[in-house]
Amino acid sequence: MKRTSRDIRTANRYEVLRQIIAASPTSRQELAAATGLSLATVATLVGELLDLRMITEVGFEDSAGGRPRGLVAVNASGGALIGVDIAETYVHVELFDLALNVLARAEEDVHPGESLPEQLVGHVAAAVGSVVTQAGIEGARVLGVGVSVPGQVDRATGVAEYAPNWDWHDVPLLDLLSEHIAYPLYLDNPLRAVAVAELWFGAARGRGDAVVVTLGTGVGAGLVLGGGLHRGISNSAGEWGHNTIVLDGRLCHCGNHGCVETYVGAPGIMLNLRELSPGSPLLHPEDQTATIAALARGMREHDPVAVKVVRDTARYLGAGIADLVNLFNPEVVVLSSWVAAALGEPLVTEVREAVARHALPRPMAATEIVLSPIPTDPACLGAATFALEGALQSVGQRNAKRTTPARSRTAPPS
Amino acid sequence: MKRTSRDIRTANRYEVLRQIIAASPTSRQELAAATGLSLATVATLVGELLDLRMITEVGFEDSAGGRPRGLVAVNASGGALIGVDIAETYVHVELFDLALNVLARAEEDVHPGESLPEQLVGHVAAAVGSVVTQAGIEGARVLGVGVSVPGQVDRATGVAEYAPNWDWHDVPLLDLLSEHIAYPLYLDNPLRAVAVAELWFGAARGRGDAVVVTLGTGVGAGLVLGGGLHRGISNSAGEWGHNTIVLDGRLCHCGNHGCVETYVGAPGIMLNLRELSPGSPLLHPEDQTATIAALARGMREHDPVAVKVVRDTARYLGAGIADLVNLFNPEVVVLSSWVAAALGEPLVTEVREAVARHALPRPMAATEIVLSPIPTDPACLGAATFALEGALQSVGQRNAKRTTPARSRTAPPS
DNA sequence: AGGGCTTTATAAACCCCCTTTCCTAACCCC
DNA sequence: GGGGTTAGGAAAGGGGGTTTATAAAGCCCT
Repeated sequence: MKRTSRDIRTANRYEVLRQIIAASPTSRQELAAATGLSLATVATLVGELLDLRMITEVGFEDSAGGRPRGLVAVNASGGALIGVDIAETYVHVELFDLALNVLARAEEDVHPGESLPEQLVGHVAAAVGSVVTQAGIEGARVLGVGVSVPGQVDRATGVAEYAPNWDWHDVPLLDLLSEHIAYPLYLDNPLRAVAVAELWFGAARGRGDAVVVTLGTGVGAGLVLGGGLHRGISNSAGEWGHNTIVLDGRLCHCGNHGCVETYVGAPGIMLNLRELSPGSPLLHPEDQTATIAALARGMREHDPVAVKVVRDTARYLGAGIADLVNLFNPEVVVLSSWVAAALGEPLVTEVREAVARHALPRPMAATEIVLSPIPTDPACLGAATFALEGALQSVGQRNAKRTTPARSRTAPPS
Repeated sequence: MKRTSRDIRTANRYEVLRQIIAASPTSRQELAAATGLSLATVATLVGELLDLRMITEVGFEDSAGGRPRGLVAVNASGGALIGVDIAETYVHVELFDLALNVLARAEEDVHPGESLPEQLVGHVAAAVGSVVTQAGIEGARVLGVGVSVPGQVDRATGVAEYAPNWDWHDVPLLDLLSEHIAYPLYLDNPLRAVAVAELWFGAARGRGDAVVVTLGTGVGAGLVLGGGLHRGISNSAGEWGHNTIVLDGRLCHCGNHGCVETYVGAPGIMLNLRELSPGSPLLHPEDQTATIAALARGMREHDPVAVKVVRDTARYLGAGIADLVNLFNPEVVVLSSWVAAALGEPLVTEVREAVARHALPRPMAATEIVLSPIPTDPACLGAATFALEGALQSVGQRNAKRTTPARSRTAPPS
């Protein structure tokens, strides 16, 4: 609510680091041009990041006759970030270097019936241990662990307020995890993780207003407003999956009818397929991933059933996204998460047409609809990004007195 | 996009003035407590507003044994603001003092067929002239004129990009108006005018995130995010009226089917009534205001038809608002504009129940749904508020050098 | 009535953040 | 090895906010 000049600094710090990660190596000049900040401010922020060992100087670039530009790049080995994506059937953990390359992966299956928080925590702890070992990273260099868990989450207290999958109510997840994991922990839900991933590294980067539509088993719409994630009063903004798209439509597990999720979430798409062609060989009951992959393959091979199912799905999606375009008038709508990645550009093309049919022409003309360029699990990446944000947040805090002497890179006192 | 520390100042200036208008007279102490700013900052801002003659010192308040608190109040006669609400069938103009009391009103009927910009401009100019004369205000004291016109608007250039009522395309409305009106002009659309009115003087005041649902002939949802109005990339955010609420539902004049507006806008409500009871005496064909008033009266008298129509309307509205609650997780949803005012608290009660049925329980629990407390035409008030914001905006600009000597209220140089 | 206490208001000093300006370092070319 | 040119850093300056000190204005009590 209350904005202070320090928030500006934090936002600028984020922006500079984002830019460096995106275009590494780069020069201070380029950063200033890209961020709109003055050279001096960029130099200060770059200095901070150098002190933190998050970036390093990596040589020089010729300039047309003058002093060469110093280049900085992400110091990939300057730290590691861990992203944890807890879902209904699996726990997916990835360890990233600071350039956000994946150094190690681990996946644990969550069997039906394993719904106790302790069981999930066990899986997470095991997988986190595994990636750290695999990567051969000293623990001290892990800057933090971001955890994405479905449902409503209080990120300040680290409590999973409500997770429908396992009927959790107010589970102090972060406290439980901290008994097994010594690194700083950050909690949020996949919806906002994906949105943050797109904001930092994906199609929403550098855009003022964006809507990140997550298409996975669940469905959501992360709201990027003014270059930051909109969280709402109780950190549950973006819960688009349970908006009504068809009055008195399909029954949703939330108890309502006609939710977006029941038509364009992975189970909803399977239902679209089953309704169209009940015995289709594309359908792999009980296996969302296989079915979506089969649809994607079918679409490439111009299988009429697959094409029709995707088109129908895109129609529902288009109607829903048109509402978002009217409401927010965003610069870009990003389709992200695994279903969007699997169905790819053909889906986006259909969606564009469907949105254009429903949305008002003027706002529509100002909005791009694009596929996420993120190649890996965006929820993991986003969770790791929470950890990165966390590590950057505490930079400016009251250490000016201490950094000033420590920053004497010029000459040690000897 | 780019935020600077001056934006903080502007926001604080707004906040302090809002607070003074809301609780006039008040003391610097109260203002500091209410805004969360320090006494010193409040004193500076109050000083600025005193210099602008927007507020005055109005005596003292006893304190328990110490120096009495100086009281400041809006200097109602320190200036006048004019709000213009252009609608399909009328032009409504109100002149406000700085306490936002209405000093004069004028209304011009717009006859069907009068669709040329010049004709509308004529009406506006006449009405503005009329209110200035009625109020007996010297022209110099008019701080500005806010104009609300339906459709898409470019507020920077003052162009009405698209107005469906009259089939306007890129009409340079502000240029046309400035030939007749010498005061500073501000243009936007009714949706955002109503939202700003609620933000400054209504139920959204002091709330971080709010959704202002405008229920009139048209329908919209102004988005107040982080204490400011969200405009989107092309200033058309909040166009909720043409979101699809019933797939393949009623035909809307926008060409789509099942738009929110066709069910909960005034014509939509009339249609709800006609479908339920085609020959109802409540129905005044061709007269929206009379029909809505009749429904309100019928509801008070427990007329079963009226009750049923309002309940049906509330159901549609509730389903739509539930989507907004899920998406934004706002602190408050405000029902505003004339239809909401006419149907009043009974409508809100029904809406609350309907929203609760559709929205997710957690976000819903954090959100209040309330009726606007604004007694007059909120579009006029909001338009005038644009003028007020405009007058405040230019304060900080480069006049520090000049105000400092001018601020020597202590002793004139003589 | 005058000293002491309390409370308010203003002034001064300080911190933070960003920008502008100036200067030096580093490189190219002649 | 000097210009010319460009990069980077240090210092100054302007805007904003807060904290601390001081002056002002009242009450209360002796």
